Amino acid sequence: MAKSKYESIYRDLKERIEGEEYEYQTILPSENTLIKTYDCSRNTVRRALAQLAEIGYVQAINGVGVRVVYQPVDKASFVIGGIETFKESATRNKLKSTTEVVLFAEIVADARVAKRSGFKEGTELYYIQRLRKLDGKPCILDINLFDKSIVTGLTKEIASKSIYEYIENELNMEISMSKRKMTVERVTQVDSMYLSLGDSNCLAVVSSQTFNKKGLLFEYTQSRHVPEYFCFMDTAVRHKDVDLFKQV
Amino acid sequence: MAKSKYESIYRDLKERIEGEEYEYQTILPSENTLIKTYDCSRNTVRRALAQLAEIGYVQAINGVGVRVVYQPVDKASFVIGGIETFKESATRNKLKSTTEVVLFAEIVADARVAKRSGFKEGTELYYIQRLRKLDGKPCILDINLFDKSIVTGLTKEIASKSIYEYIENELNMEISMSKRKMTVERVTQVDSMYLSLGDSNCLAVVSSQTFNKKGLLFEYTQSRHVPEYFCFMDTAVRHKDVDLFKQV
DNA sequence: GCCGATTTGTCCGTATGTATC
DNA sequence: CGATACATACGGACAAATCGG
Repeated sequence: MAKSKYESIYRDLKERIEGEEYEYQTILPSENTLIKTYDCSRNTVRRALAQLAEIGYVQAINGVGVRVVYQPVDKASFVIGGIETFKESATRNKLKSTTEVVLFAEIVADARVAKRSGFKEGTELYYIQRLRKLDGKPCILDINLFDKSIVTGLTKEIASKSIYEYIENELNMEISMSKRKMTVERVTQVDSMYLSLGDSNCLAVVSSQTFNKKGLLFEYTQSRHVPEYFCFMDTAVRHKDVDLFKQV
Repeated sequence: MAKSKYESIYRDLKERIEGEEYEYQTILPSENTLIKTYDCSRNTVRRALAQLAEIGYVQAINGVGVRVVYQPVDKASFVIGGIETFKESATRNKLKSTTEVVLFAEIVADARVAKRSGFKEGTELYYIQRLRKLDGKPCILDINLFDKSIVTGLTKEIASKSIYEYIENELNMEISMSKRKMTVERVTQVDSMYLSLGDSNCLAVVSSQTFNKKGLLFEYTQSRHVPEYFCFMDTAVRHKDVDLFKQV
């Protein structure tokens, strides 16, 4: 499963931390110990540890050791990860999820679309709107744009199942990076037509651009979430961007 | 300024990318070239490149090179970075920002607070509520909890200026990691008392835990944002968590 | 289709610096 | 002061992917 050594060490440590074999606030075995345990070089261990630090599981303290800062969900009501995808939250809440394609079209990017999505003007695109339901309740309205020349042969049929499965398994394209923007916006007429909003007049909007392994933009998506089903987690580390912590 | 070699290389490349000396979708000079340019080892260059990849500036392609994926703000209306802090958005929009302390108290964490914040039950805390205004318009309600035994000697006076400046410059404590959770919640009575919400009945809520360099939790904060002034940016990379991309 | 050059990916060993106790 | 632990940096080796001839 694990392609690389550092990845298997990463996975092993991650599991042990999640299983609380290494508990919150305790110090992991030293790098030198881990080197012997996994029979590898210092760099390899450090790389695994660096990745654990990135996802907010551990924190290295100079001259002391590597401290576990992962907290199990129930204890502090904090979960680690990115956006909870539709499927994830569905399985976590043991709900049945369905997808309904409400619009499937082909368009050409004009200036307005280009500016918004990042595609070049004139690019041929698939334009798809999908409604995501949990236990029959419409929770997310997804608006997708796919580059027709990269994501070829898309159909309404595929869109109703899983576009990403199609991209990865059928087209054999690897996904590598995604830029996201989160805002809170007022509901539009289209929103209230499809989503069960109760009396909330706002929703959480996630706009994202996704790049493939060749660094080419192939997707722009706007997901409009009903507030009560939206939750986003993140861990920020100092070096990423110093200004992050410069709250007044 | 830059403590380490890889950091200065990182900063240099970052500036050049931002200045579009290296343009969107072009390939950076190869690692071997950069090694000669910066007179350093391959690992050092690679480390700088890895950090640029983390913030969504570049993307390495095996057998090809390192492609620039940074897009200047005006071109695609995407900004890179973390949460725009109060001060940042203020300066960016050329608005005058002020902070008003509406509550300053000392409490002891009971079971409810402990579960919510991650502090141990019985921990002595500062409990602060602050209102952030832009050009006189109240935009954010901040609710802070600080561990009294770590962040010592806090006063209302300090809270009205900058608590982080106090922590870093006076207490000489270094901040290193922060876990955040974003949700959209219905406005409460307290919210509508302080914030100018218009007719929106929801707001963006960012809950965060912050750890110092010793891996100790010293702050829990809930920031309640008026929708129109809230925007969060993020870039996700494949290895971080595979499930991120498994959208159905 | 193959080969070789280029480029990134993984891994190792070692040396030196810095912080903690 | 010395032992321990993480941080930075160097140099080398081989693998995997890509591209052009």
